[in-house]
Amino acid sequence: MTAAKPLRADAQRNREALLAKAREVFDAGDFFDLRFDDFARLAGVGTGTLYRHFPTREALAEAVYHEEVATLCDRARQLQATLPAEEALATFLHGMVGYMDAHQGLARTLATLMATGSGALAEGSRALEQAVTDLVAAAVKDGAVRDDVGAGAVMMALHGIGAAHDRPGWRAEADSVITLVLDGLRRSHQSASSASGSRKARHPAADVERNSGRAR
Amino acid sequence: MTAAKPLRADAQRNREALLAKAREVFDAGDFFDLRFDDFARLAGVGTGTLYRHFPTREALAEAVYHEEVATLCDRARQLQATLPAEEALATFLHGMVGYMDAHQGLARTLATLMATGSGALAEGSRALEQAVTDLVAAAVKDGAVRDDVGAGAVMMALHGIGAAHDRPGWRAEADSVITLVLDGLRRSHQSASSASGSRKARHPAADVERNSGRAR
DNA sequence: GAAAAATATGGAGGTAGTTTCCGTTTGTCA
DNA sequence: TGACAAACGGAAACTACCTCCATATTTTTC
Repeated sequence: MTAAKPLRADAQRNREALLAKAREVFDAGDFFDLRFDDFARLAGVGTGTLYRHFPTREALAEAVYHEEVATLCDRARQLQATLPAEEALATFLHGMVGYMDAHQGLARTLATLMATGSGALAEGSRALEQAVTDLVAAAVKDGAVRDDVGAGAVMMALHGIGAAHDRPGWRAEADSVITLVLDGLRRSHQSASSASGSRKARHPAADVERNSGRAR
Repeated sequence: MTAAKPLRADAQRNREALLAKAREVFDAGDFFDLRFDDFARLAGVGTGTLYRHFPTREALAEAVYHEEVATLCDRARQLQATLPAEEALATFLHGMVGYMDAHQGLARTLATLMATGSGALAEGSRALEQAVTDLVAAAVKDGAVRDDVGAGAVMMALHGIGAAHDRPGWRAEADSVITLVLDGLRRSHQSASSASGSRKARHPAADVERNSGRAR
């Protein structure tokens, strides 16, 4: 699945140069403020070369994203092998917040890309989600965590945290979200979540009708 | 603050036409797939007219967004006046999910706009956040909800839900997130959240270092 | 109710970012 | 070392965005 074509020496070199510059800009958060052409200029290659290696902005982003995700997944596996399931999950999630905090530009860029719906990050995201799924599954198996809430919900929360990077008290709020998720996740009181059935929305008036009196 | 200038009759008409078409496209989720010029064409006005009324894409979006937010805020106030605080909060949050479910294109569009960092939706977002803040504050005052987690965390979770609109099991997962947040929010077991201090990240290795062995 | 003044219109054309295309250069293999 | 393939780079075509102003419409004035 990895690199099927030998790729010529200079091509390899140019590709690296492009990636290096991209990562730099990516991390600085300037990814979208820059003309796509200029990546070429900055990396010291021609426009054509840039386009041959990375047909679109997203393709370039994807390549950078890949490495980051790999790092995070490794960490997840490592935690899972080292700590009790529940603790591993907690540590990983808080670690994610720390990671985003340390790489805000990157978080910003990724959030934008996701929202743009490019779909280029799909593979990487899937890998990350798998890691979270494993962590949650282990915790469920331990009986430390409820079994009626999938990892998808956790992913959504993480997504929200990443997307809101520019809020004033970001770090504190982000940690709060994780706290809420973890506390909510801990199997303890089935009774408390009385009305909040998780499957069907059987809440009174769960639907808000759009009612502004506009001529159509 | 509202409309200081009388605005000529035909201008008013064109403005409405533009808004109507925009809302339509907005809701269908095609907002970004369309050349900005074409809004004019579609609404039956000239390019210049479009630009005079709405200098940017974001300005147009903002105008549409405004109404939607107003609807939601009204609903929040109404719930708060009708139900016990905790229930009002729960109902509102589940209602938000229902709303997004019923207006997916809109949710998608908004998520994209937020991520793009346009800032045009700032005012509307602030209004919505205020509504949530009020709901949470009331619940805290009732003693039904912990006081060490601000409304900002809830906003982040909502943000995540909106941003992830395109996931396969969206509705179920979205409801799960709300469930987690609500359960996590309910004041009950201070002991359970042992290691998850919400302010300072004093988690072991909360920072993940970027380590891939790449030449730089 | 007609002329003057103010306001708004629409689309042709300028501007800028993106992408393709192809003659030239560089690397690889025998 | 020669021949072939792979890759380069930047000029030029394309596309979307936005401005500008001669013309048209509405409102005000007398």
